[in-house]
Amino acid sequence: MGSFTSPPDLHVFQARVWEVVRGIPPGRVASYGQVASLLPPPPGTDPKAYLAFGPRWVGGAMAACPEDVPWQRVINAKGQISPRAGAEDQRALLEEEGVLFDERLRVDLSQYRWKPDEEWCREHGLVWHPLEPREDPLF
DNA sequence: TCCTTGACTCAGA
DNA sequence: CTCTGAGCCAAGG
Repeated sequence: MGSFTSPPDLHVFQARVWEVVRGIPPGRVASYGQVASLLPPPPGTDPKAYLAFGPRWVGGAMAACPEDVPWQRVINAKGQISPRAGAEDQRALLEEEGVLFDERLRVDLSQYRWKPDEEWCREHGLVWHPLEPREDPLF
C-alpha cells in the first residue's frame, strides 16, 4: 500500500482544532489566533510559520468543520465576525446564546472571551496560557 | 508549474 | 480610531 504519499497531517491538525472549539461553552467566544495558540505547531512545521499562519489554518479548519462543532463561537481578534457568506447566521446564533454586539458589530472580548482552565488544557494536550490581568487583546 | 486567494494578526503610520 | 503591509502556508484553477 505504498501509494499514499500525503499523510493528512493537515487533517490531523483540523481535527484538533475542532476538538478545541467543541470545548468553547455557549455564550463564549474565542479568536482564530487564540485557538491556534492553544495548539502546538504541527510536527514538522516551522514555529515561526505557525505563528504567522496558524490563525489562517484555524480559519480553514472552521470552513470545513463537521456539524457538531460550534463554529459560530470563533471570531476574529477584533471581536468581529469575519466577513464572508453566512456571516449573518453566525451573529444570530451568538445572540441566541446571549452574546451582545455593539453598534459596530463588535463583541467585547474582555467580557466574552473563553478562558480554558489549566486542567482542561492538560486533558486535551494543549498549551496552557496563564491569563494576564492586563488589557491585552489576547488573554 | 505559476498565480491567486484565504472564516488572520500585529506593528507601524 | 482607521488603514496598510508583511508574514511566507496550502489548495485550487
